[in-house]
Amino acid sequence: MPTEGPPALELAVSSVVFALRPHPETGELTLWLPLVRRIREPFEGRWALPGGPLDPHQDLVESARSTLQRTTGLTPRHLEQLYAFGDADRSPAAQAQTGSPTRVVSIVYWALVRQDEDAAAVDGENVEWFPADDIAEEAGPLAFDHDVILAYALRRLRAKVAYSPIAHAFLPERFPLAQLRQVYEAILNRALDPSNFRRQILAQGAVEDTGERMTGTAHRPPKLYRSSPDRSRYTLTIQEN
Amino acid sequence: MPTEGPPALELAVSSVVFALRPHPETGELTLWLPLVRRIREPFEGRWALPGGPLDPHQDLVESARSTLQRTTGLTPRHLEQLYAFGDADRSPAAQAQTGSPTRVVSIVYWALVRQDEDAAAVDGENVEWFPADDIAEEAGPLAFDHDVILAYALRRLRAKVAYSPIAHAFLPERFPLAQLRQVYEAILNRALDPSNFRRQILAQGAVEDTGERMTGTAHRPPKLYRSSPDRSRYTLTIQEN
DNA sequence: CCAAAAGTGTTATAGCTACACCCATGG
DNA sequence: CCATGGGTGTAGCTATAACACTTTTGG
Repeated sequence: MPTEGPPALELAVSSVVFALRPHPETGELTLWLPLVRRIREPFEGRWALPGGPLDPHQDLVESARSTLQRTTGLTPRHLEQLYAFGDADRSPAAQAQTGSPTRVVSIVYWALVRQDEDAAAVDGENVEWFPADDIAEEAGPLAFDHDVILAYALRRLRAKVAYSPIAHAFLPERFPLAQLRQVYEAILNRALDPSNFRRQILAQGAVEDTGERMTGTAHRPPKLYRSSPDRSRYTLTIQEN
Repeated sequence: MPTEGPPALELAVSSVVFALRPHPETGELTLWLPLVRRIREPFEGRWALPGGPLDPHQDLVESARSTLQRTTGLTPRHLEQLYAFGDADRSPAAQAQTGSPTRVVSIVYWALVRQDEDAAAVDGENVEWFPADDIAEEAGPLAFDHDVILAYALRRLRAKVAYSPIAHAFLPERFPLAQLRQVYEAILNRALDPSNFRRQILAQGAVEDTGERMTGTAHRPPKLYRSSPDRSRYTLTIQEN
């Protein structure tokens, strides 16, 4: 039975962490993210985005960073604020379960994990990674409104890739262009023409030739590029089909 | 002298409200926004964005809406979350002045006021509107980090105009294309070619012909358009000069 | 030498810029 | 009938989509 009076106001910071890994079935590169199993009410046993209450001494982004370090062992370079979710009725189950009405405002960040950083990922006790597009089947409905948050994050990522060089954030310092194309293909879930992709990226000045080549590949060794600094806004025309 | 222990955590909602009005000197249409003069410490006497503490029973957007209604008399249709500002050292002056360390996290919305809504604007006791680009000279440094927030809001507005039909939010139900162009020109601070602008907008399907014409103008009466529904993403190529 | 990926060239098309030009109205 | 803003047409240019083609490696 809920008590009257002003509900407690809590501020939490959560993160949607995207990494690129091969899909277990198709083998295609695809988006994965880590979820944390809740070990108490509300939503005990359900999967949730990694996060926690805001330490009043910490910056928002620091809070996201330390939670990620704790849960996944990762410290992603790319960490960006996504949205603040804070409707008054956001967590009705919380009220039902605890009996005390608690108003939770979550500030959500999204992180992009570089392929070379991803090697450091360790799965904690109640932490597991899932392919982003299989969450519904494999991780059931998520806790709180995290399904909505995840859908929003995916939509933003797919939109932003067209007018910002964020895709580069998935790659190490130096990389062949084919890998950058694979990142785009994984995010957009669509094949891109290799030759036209190359031309567009080079025309944007989004990357610089390092002069080096990747060794040890089958077939012709590709040139290695590095992403250009300060190129904060560009346009990629994404073909419709 | 600051006390030790966990600082209090406060959650505030503020808004950057943009309306288009003629510039007092040049007469050109330009961006204006309302500021509120602070009547107590910290930053007493300085201008600040309209806002206030979050009522735990209210949704975030409702909080923004009711503050705007109270201060400006407006209820803008377009109200969108901008960013959450919440660094731990965001309001150092607050700590110095009050002696008690208070951590304030502000969730900032931005609003776009339709020209026909703008008529309802009333200036309150400590509320005044300023041309956005003259804030620095006319309203001194703003309270808290509101200068930073305002600069961010302006940057976002100018960028977003290129890939989203938000400019329409400044106009009433039906409008001639020349007015839409003037909105773009005011936001971007740059003249656009009328004939090419028309073609681009029509090619995007961003507007529909209503079949009506505006009456009572000098010269040829322009067609009236209405903005198309569900056209959430489009591309305008903005000429460089 | 063959397969496969890296990388270049080419053609048709679409969209954009710049600007000439016609249209319709109030004065 | 003129000035002015509304609106259309068009030539030159640039970028893109589609795909043929050459290069370079490992096996």
